[in-house]
Amino acid sequence: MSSVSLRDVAALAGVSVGSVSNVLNRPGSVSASVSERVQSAIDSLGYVRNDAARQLRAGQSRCIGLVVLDIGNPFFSDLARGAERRATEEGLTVLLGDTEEDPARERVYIDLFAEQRVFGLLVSPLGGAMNRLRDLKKRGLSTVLVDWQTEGDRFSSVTVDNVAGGYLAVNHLIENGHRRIAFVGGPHSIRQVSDRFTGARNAIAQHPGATLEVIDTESLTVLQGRQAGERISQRKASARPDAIFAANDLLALGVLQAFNLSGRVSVPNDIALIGYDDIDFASTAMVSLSSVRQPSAEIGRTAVELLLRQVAGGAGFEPERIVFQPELVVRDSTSALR
Amino acid sequence: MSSVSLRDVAALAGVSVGSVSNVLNRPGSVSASVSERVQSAIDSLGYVRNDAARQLRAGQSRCIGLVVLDIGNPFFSDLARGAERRATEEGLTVLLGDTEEDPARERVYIDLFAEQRVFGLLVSPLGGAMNRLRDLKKRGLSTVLVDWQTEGDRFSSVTVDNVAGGYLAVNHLIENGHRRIAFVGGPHSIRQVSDRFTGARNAIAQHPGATLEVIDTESLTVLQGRQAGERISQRKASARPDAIFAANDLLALGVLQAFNLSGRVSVPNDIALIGYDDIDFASTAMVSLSSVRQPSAEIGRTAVELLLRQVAGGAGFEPERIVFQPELVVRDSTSALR
DNA sequence: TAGTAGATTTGAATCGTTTCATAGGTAAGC
DNA sequence: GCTTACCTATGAAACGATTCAAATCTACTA
Repeated sequence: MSSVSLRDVAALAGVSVGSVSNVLNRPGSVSASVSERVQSAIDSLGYVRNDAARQLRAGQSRCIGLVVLDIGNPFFSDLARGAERRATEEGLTVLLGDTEEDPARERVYIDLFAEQRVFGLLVSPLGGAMNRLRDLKKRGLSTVLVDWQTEGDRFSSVTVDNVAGGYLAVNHLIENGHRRIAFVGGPHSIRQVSDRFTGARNAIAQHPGATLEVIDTESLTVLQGRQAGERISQRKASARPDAIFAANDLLALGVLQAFNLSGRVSVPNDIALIGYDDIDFASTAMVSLSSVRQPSAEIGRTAVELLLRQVAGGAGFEPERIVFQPELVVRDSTSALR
Repeated sequence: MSSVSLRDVAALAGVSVGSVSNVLNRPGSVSASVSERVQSAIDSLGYVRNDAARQLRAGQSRCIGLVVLDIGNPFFSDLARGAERRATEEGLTVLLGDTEEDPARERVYIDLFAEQRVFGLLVSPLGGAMNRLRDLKKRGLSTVLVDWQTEGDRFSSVTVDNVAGGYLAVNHLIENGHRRIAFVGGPHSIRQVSDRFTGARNAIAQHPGATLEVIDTESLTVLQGRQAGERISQRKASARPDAIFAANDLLALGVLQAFNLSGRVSVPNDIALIGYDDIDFASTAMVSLSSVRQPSAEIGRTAVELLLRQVAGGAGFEPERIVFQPELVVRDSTSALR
């Protein structure tokens, strides 16, 4: 589009390209008459700055790349919101890439943002991307990990203690008298899933009578939850768990829906149910859903904050690792048996 | 980041920059030995292509800009999903911009994508952006409007007939015996809202006894719905509507939640409730929510499709306007009074 | 051995903006 | 009238990848 360049504007206004650039970038240093003529030339030609050229010269863009696992999950859209707000305060713009938990798509977005020389990268990675991220970081791509922590590396990160969250959830179930507990979630290659599972196991380990069954899902969606729920409700009653910890609220809502449709399982009387993330829709569910709350918008905001510090700090920056604590939210789906 | 350029790679590999570029862009026309040396130079230097330079030369990027009103609304995240899938098939990448219904943010994203010379723009606009979009379109920015239709312009668009949808919803309420109907939604400057409202009025007009009250909201969110619901539940029973049409499901879920918390209003016995969009969470709600379904992913996919045709068609392309028909989904929240 | 077609490789020109050293202009001061 | 200072405007040199006409190399034929 728009083959109108600075040169054309300059020609029409009868000034040099340098002056046009000045009008655009440092209006203070330009006489009123030039500024006026240039402005009207811009308007009449419909000039639109070419960001590629600008960036090529500048070496860096004013965009932040944000790569998330699933933008359909309110946890991530809230997180994105928080990041956008903070970025906007700094005159930066957030560009969103949704990977749908697909390593190939993740790679595409990470490479794209790297090639675009974004201001910085916020990424909620799948495990496979870490090597690439390390490489890019070494080459100078400022990166903040979201919901992923590493030991050996010098990445800044913002996480919620998923192990603690998993513990909170299952401990709550146990305290309510449940013993045959099922963990619904997957794939375990997703860090959030495996950490929450670890937390669940920790809680189980403290209570000799309690057992933990694993019911795998292919992804963290309502649909997968529904399918898991169907499988469970088709079992004979004695073979069902008496409580379920779902790796996130989408799964939990799907499970709940399947139970409801089947008519065979009542929550919380037959099976108690707790999710994770405390998305808005948890409280509006048919049986309001207990969950583990994460400060999603705050996480996004903080990630941008760390990114800003990292960029400002230049070579000598020290990575920061912020860990938020999750919070148990008890609602009807795990209320004491009536 | 990464001050490693093609030139550096070429130097290390002992070939010309042209050859390095060839290795990257037309591997067929390059000897094995060169290819090999270049590859290992790239690896050892950690070369990352500079997209700005590449684009400056190419004149256009392989990204599609998608600007949506609210990425937290599952309607839009599903739509984005559909768009991404289709784009991926063409080797294009979708970059998402979330405006939060804010005209200033919308302007920022539109201008940013224009300056980036994206492959094309998909935008679900607020009314104020249309002039800008017309300008940019004239300069050659391929644009497809999503959920927004215009008369005089030559924009391609993908919409759902919101007037028909509003009619469906309110007609359904009337057929179920309701007469004092309230429309919860706003701001009316959002086209979807005003169209759905128009449809609602059309239905009312056909039934002499029926009335339509307007309850305004500031935006289309669960929170705003909750507040509207609180206002309604605080009225004395005789002053309440007997049915509510909410401009989207988020509002409807908020209203439902407020009613439930107040304990004073039961859905559907005291007040029937219908939403719009049929998001996943409509069917998982405490009272499963009747709604008007839109084929959101299909809309996104089609929008990319039209964009591709538009770009392929070049100057002589004829704009296409695809209009999907909405579909009534009846659930418990509007079931016949018991 | 010279000649030729075909396959590779080269390097300079190009994209559009920003920057910055330099040139040009104007006004005040002596 | 001449100098000095200051303010604006200029235009050429980057930035880094791609392209393409021209140069070089290879292998084969006569």
